[in-house]
Amino acid sequence: MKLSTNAKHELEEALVTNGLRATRQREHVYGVLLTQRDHPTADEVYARAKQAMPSISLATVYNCLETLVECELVKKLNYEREPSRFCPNDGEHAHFLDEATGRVFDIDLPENFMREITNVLPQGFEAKKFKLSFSGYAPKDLAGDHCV
Amino acid sequence: MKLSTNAKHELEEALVTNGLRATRQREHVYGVLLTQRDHPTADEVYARAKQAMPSISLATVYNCLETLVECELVKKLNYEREPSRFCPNDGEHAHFLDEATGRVFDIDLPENFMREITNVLPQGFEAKKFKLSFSGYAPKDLAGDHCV
DNA sequence: CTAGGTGCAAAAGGTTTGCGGTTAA
DNA sequence: TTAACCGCAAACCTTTTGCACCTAG
Repeated sequence: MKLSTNAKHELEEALVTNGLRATRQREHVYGVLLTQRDHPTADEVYARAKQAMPSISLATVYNCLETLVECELVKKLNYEREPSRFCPNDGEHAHFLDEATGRVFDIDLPENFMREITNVLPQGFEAKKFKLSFSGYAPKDLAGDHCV
Repeated sequence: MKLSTNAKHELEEALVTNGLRATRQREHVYGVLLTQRDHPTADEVYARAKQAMPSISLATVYNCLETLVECELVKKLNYEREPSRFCPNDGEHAHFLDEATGRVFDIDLPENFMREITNVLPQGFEAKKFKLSFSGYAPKDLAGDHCV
């Protein structure tokens, strides 16, 4: 869960930029997300965070996650109304939900994908964000670490 | 809220196909969705449904909506964890959330869009469905009935 | 007749919040 | 020093469920 010096600086900078403080809990929660990139739910983050910081509370985990999302260091994924899942923000990508296992995979998108995809919008619509997700069946023999 | 004979037959057929019964409530809820295509939440559907059928309950509205979704006559939209919204299923389309007004617009997609978009998937991923949504600013002078 | 549907109220489940005590700057 | 943050428990809000009654086939 230990943050690399790089990641730590990135976090501190992002927090300061947003007028927020660097705290042990925020750093630790961010570390949890960077360590195992399998789109954990808040509950799962809580369970992992408690291992090295037993006193952290679920509410604090929720608060930290929300803070990280606001700083755009973390993305919050929603599939239907299932519990939200969180992943470090590595730029633009789509998601693929494997209906067989429930795992979520990141799908890299080509350069300029946003510019191209917004071509489907009628004139006058100004998109700031888009979300693209798929569901179906993923290859069965995919290694766990593809589940980024 | 009165269903056209066409829509009524479509509904009955879809229900029978799924081994379900045609009931006044299901018919009425479907009528509500067809009458005003502005992506209402379950609560809003409930409020509209009660006007002509005061005895209907919120639980029944939820049940009917779920049934209609199962029959693929209706689509359920989720934006973040806000209340789900419902619209008649007019085939493949994306959605655009206007951040200024909260309204949701349907975006028509070109022929074969699904085939093209699934090209971004690595080999071995078999997509059954996709979801595409945008958020940003819609044209301000858009008529209400574009809010399909 | 009877399996399935409805209505009510209560529960579930993820997330947020109020508050008293703590901590980073 | 003090505004921001944490931990706890209770509240919130959408959605689901158990159960008794009803109704379509």
